[in-house]
Amino acid sequence: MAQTVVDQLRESLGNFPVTERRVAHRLLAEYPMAGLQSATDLARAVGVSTPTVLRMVARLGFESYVDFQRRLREELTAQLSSPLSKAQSPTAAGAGPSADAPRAFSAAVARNIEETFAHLSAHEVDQIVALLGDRRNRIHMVGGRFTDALARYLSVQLRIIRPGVSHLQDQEANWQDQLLDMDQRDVLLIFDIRRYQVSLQRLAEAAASQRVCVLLITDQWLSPIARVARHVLPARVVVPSVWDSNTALMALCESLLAAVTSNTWDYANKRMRALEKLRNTV
Amino acid sequence: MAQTVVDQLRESLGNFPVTERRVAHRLLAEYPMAGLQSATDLARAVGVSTPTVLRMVARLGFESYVDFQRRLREELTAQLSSPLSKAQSPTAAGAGPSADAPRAFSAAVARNIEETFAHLSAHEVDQIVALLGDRRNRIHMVGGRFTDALARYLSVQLRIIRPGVSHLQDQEANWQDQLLDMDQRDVLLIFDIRRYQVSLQRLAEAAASQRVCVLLITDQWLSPIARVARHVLPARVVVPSVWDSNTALMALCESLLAAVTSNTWDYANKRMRALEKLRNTV
DNA sequence: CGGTTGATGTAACGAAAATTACAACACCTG
DNA sequence: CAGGTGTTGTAATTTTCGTTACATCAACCG
Repeated sequence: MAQTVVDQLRESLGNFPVTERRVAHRLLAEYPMAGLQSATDLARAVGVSTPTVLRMVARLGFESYVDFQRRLREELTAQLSSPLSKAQSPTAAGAGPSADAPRAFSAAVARNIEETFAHLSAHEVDQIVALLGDRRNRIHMVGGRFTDALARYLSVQLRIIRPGVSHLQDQEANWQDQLLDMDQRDVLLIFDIRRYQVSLQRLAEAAASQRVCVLLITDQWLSPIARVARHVLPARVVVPSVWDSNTALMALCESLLAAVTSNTWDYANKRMRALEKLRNTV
Repeated sequence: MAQTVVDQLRESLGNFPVTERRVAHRLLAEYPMAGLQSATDLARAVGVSTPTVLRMVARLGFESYVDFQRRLREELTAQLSSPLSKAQSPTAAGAGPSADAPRAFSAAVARNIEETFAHLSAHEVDQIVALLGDRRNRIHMVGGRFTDALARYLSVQLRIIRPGVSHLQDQEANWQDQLLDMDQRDVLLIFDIRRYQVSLQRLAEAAASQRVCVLLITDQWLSPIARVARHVLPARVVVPSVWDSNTALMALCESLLAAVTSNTWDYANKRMRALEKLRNTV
């Protein structure tokens, strides 16, 4: 009984069918507002049918959707002791902007990271780690205008501990060629944050229709690619700047890498040593 | 838009008839959850008729009750950026390392970021921001095996708000060619963390001897490049993993970018708009 | 004291939402 | 490849809710 709705969601996420899981993701990413809309609105927002939302709620153990909403409200009342006081944004046009700005920035980033990890579904993480660690799979990575650097970053490191890792090169035209050879043994990890790129979406859809396993790392509002992705990890990106921050995405990448590494340590270790030797001789 | 629903309620409270005022009071007392129930439930809770609730909402200036609820939810999302403050549940100790590892990782990363910024020298930051923002300088970036992704990341974004930004391409052999044309009007931003790469060091030394302004972003133990660099920013990189974490470096980059952007906003803004237009026409 | 204004509740209406039943589909298993 | 299981959307049904029209009542004013 002590369990909160968020906990229930995270726990049961693994037992959910795909579309219901999408609903759960939205719920977690936009908690709790997403759950306070009508089930129909929520369904429309995620791109599934209303009954799917209802079934997910039922699977969580609620008698009805209204029951679920009531529970959500109860939790919130308990939680929001004094929401009025802090309502004003603390952007604080304080003393020296050059002195305070970095501090506010770092606080926001650190907070983003904590929230990102707090919202993570253990199931999704485990699945992704397993897929990335399985050497029978071929791994491909790609990102958007800014996030492609992350795809590059992760691919360079992952390549050290396992074979079969590629980073789709910049030229979007070339993606098609590489997509041609993919099938259900391929894993395509996509980074996409707002403003979402249509080219990435097209790629994801084409890949999904070829039974490629599409993984998505995105922002908390979920790229449309979430609809075709097998697993999704959302991260917080808002900071006091005109730009969004991709730092939480990077932390996520590193956490995935750490998990894959420790899960496959016997092999990874050998491989790293071999690589070391190679570097010294060449 | 600036006015929140609470403000409106408090202001108009005096002009309300008795029963409607009772509704308003309940709304304020149990804000905002009271307003997220159905109007009928709210009416019943206060002991008035449903239309009274509706009339009160109309008097506040809302088109309908659903409209009112929508607004309430919007405020909520804006306000509750961290609804999970208490969500740090016992986390079901059973799950083991797969559940706890990411949490420890995120804590370490967040801490790294905070410490990194806490130790920053405002002077160094200001100087670097000024150099990066000065359009008379040409900017070049490069990084090591892993950190080159960061060089790429920052250069892509900086290029949006100013001209003359280049990222030295992967082939180390080509670095020499690009170095050839550099002089005191060039700024070379280098990323280098342990294990420090000799090729980077050679590049830095060559550049410095040509009076190029070398900037360094490195780890807390300082790359040897620090000796020839004009300005240095160190970041924390240790996390519970066999890998080091470059997340704090990224946060640093984003903070620099934010500062440069806001310092040169007049120009940057124009340029971004122009770019936007260009993207739409092409 | 009659008439007017505004507040309030009752009841009826219509729209939207939740729920249920069913059929199509994909996926796995033998 | 057939049969079964489980998932999903469509469509029909029922319920709830928001909304509106109207009647009652109280207070105020000429």
